[in-house]
Amino acid sequence: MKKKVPQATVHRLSLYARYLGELEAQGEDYVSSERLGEGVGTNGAQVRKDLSFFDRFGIPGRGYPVSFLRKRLANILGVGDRVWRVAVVGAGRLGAALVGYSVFEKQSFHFVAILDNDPGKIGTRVNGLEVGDIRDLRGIVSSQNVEVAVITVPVHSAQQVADMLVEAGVRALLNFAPAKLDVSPHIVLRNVDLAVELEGLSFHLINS
Amino acid sequence: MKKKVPQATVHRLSLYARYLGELEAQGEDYVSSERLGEGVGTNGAQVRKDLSFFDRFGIPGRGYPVSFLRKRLANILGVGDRVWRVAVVGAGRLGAALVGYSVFEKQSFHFVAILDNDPGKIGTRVNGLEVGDIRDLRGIVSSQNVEVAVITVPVHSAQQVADMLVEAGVRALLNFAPAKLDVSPHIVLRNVDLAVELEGLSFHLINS
DNA sequence: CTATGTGAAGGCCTTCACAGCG
DNA sequence: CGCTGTGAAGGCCTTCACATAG
Repeated sequence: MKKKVPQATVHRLSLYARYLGELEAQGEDYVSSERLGEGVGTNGAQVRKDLSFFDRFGIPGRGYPVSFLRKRLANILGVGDRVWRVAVVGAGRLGAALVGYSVFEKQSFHFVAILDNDPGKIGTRVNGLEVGDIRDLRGIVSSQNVEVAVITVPVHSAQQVADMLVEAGVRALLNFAPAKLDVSPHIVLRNVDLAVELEGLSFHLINS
Repeated sequence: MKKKVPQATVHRLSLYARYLGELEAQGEDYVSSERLGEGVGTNGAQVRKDLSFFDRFGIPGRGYPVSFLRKRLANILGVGDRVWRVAVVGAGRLGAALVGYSVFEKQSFHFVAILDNDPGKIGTRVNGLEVGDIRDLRGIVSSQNVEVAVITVPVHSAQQVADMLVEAGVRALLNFAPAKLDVSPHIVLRNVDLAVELEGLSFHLINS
């Protein structure tokens, strides 16, 4: 319960929460920092340091109460009780895949809209959601209380879409377009860049 | 041209290469480290340090020759001349989306196979590729010279699929399943975990 | 006696600052 | 004189090691 939480710690928190869910399903009551670290690819010291940013969750000599810790981490991550309302912009293959991706709905992310600018797609259904017209973005964001948006449009329109979303009041963006988006610093922006990931693989294949 | 290249540097190298491509298309001949950094969201000092791991590419007083540097970075990343043959395992929505994702083919990643275990999918076509039977994985990997695989199967079969791929001779894995895969240390493994990304957004939304 | 919580140490990556090249 | 290349400094994150709690 101290200072600034490292980005890497936040990332691991998600992994801890997921692994704790598995342990919980297996009926485990307590888990040591060492085993929890093992389960997500790190070590006990790292686990203890990560958790120490928030609270004292453990019992010396025993370990961490699995179910309790999982719930606390879910709350810290903002996926405990509340649900985030998410819009997807770009109803191409990737956008459609994400809307149907069960991992998201199991967590507390609820897709409330999918938008596109292609008249051939508008009005069709994707996983039960009707594709809306991107020109209605502003109205949809406010009427549906969208707080998070996923951008899966082509790179040349990504910045424009980001601007529209921010203007409409969306506070967090998950961007799949291979573009550097410029947004106001109080907007939470995260990029998933598949080409960069593959090039990372490629680099390590060559240099080994 | 010194010591171990940081992971973060490899990541930025991809971004530099992409931005240089844009500059090249605009007909720019030279670019300063400062501008190149600006273009990918970092600064000139970082750019110079990153590049210094490999060679002296720049001309003091002038900057970096755009086209030359782009080509050299592409080669360093392993996407310059050669083509990587990629198989996708899991022909669900996400797998299908990735096979059709133009960003990959534009880079030097060529999808040569998509596999699934669902009889209802085997034999159908996804973006021109016929879905193969996962039981033929070993044969397909060797006959098609697959070096890189993308895993888009459900979490409960991800480890098994990874084992099969490694056993068959694949050297690099891009894993989209929310699972910690155990693979031999000489296999290049990279995880894209969409739930973790969303939880990262969620955390920062709550804590700000 | 076991396993947590945490200052301190260590290591890695980024930023600084400037010598030196063109 | 401008901008690169790079040692040195700084800052952030991980690992260590042990006092402490149960």
